[in-house]
Amino acid sequence: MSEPGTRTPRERYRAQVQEEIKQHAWGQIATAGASALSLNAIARQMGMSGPALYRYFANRDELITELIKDAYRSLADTFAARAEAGTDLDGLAHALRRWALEDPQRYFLLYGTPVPGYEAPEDTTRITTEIMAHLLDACAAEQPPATPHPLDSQLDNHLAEHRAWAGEHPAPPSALRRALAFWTRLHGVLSLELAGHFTGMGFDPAELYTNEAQALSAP
Amino acid sequence: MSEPGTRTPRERYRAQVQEEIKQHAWGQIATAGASALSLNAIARQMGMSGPALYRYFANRDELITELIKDAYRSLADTFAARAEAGTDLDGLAHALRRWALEDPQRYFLLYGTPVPGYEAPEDTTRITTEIMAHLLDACAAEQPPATPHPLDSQLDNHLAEHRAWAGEHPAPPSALRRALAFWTRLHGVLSLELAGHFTGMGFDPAELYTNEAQALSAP
DNA sequence: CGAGCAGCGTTATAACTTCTAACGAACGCG
DNA sequence: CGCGTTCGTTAGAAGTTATAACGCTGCTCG
Repeated sequence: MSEPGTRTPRERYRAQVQEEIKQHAWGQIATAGASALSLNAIARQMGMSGPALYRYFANRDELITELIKDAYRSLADTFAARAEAGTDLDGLAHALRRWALEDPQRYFLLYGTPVPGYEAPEDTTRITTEIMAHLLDACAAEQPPATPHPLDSQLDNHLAEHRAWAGEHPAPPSALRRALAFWTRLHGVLSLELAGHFTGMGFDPAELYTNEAQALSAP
Repeated sequence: MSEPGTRTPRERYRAQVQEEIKQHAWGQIATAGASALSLNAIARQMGMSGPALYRYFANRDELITELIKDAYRSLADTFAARAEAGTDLDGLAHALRRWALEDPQRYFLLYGTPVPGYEAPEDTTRITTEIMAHLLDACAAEQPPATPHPLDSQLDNHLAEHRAWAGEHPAPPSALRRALAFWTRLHGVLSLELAGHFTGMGFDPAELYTNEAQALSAP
C-alpha cells in the first residue's frame, strides 16, 4: 500500500471535486451563514446539476459535518503553529482572535448556536482534545499568580477531582481553571463582537479583548 | 381613546391568535432550533392551512423578529425583578443563568449565531439598552476593589473616552469595565455550556459559572 | 490490449418549504 | 341591518433536499 492520501486517479479526482464543493460552501457560509447553505446553489456555481453533489456527500448534514471538522483542523493548526513560537498564553489569545476574525461565520459554525440533536463524530472530538492539549500546555507553562485569589480555591478543588477532560495532562488544578477561563472569557468577547453586539456602542472590542487576555496571563 | 392594548373584539382575537402562533413557534424552537422553525408546521399544529398565518405575520423573518423582541423583553423583566430585590451583581448573574437554562434555544436566539444581514429594529435595541441600564446600576452600586489591577487602567482610559453606550449613566469607567466583563464572561460560560461543549468533560459548569460570578463581585 | 464494471452526471420525480393571488364567507361597525 | 374589513381557504409559483433510474466514461484487471 502506498500513501493513504491520493492513490488512484479516480480518488484523486474525487478528492479534488470534494474540495471544490467545500470551497463554494465556505463562500456561501461566509456571506449568508450556514443555515443558508444550499447544495443546489453550489451545484449551479460549479456548472452541474443538483443531484450530482450527492455522489460526493450523502446529504447536507454530512457536508456541514465535514466543514466543521476542517474548521477545527484549521484552528488546531494555528494553535500548533503558535505553540512552536513559544507557549505564551497572550500569543495564543491573539492567534485565536485573528483566526476568528478571518471568517466569523466559520467561528460560529464551531461555537455558535448548536443544532439540538447534533453529536460531533469521534474524529472531530479528537481534534478538539488536541486543541485543548495546546491550551493546557500554555497554561501549565505560565507562572502561577503571586497572590492566589481566595475564591478560586473552591473551583480548584472541584477541578482537582473532575479532571477527566484533561486526560493524562500533568497540569495542576489552577492551570485547568485558567484554561477554562481562557476558553470561556475569550469566547465571550469574540462571540459577542463577531455577532455584532458591540457595533454602535462606541468602544473598541480589541481593547476589551486585550484586557481580558492580559488578565489571563497575569491574574 | 381607551387602552392601547386590546380594543375591539377583532383586535382582541387577532392578538390572541398571534400569541398562540408564537407559543407554537417557541415550542418548535426549543426542540429543533430556530433554523428549523416552519410556518407550515405551526399552521398544521393549529389546525389551519399554511397561508392563513400570513394574515398575522408578513413572513417568517417578521415572526422571528417578534420572538426576539419578546425574548429580550423577558430577559429585561427578570433583570428588573431581580433589581427590585437588591442590586447585587451576584444575584443578577444567577438570575441570568436561570433564565438561560429555562430555554437554551431562546438564549441562542439572542446571543447565538447571527444572520449576516440582520439588523435589530429600533424597538428591540431600546429593550437591550434597558437591560444594559440594569447591569450598569448593579455595577455602579458595587464596591470598587481594594487594590485595582494595574493592567485595567488602559481599558478604563479607553472606556472613559468611549462611553456612548452608557448614555447618561453616571457609572465610573471601572464600573463600565465591570459591566462588560459581566456580560462577556458570563456569556462565555453560558454559551459554551448550553451549546454542549462541556458535556462529557466531567466538571460541573455551575461551579465554573459561580466562580466567574464571584470574581466579578470581588475582583 | 481489450472487456467489463465501478463511478459519475444526467433527468424525472416526490415531498417539503416560503410566499402570492384570488375567491368566499363571516363578523362587527356604523 | 347592510356593507366593508378581515379572515381562512385553495391554487399555484419558485425554491429546497433527496431518491431513483438511466447512460456514458474511463479506469482496472485479466
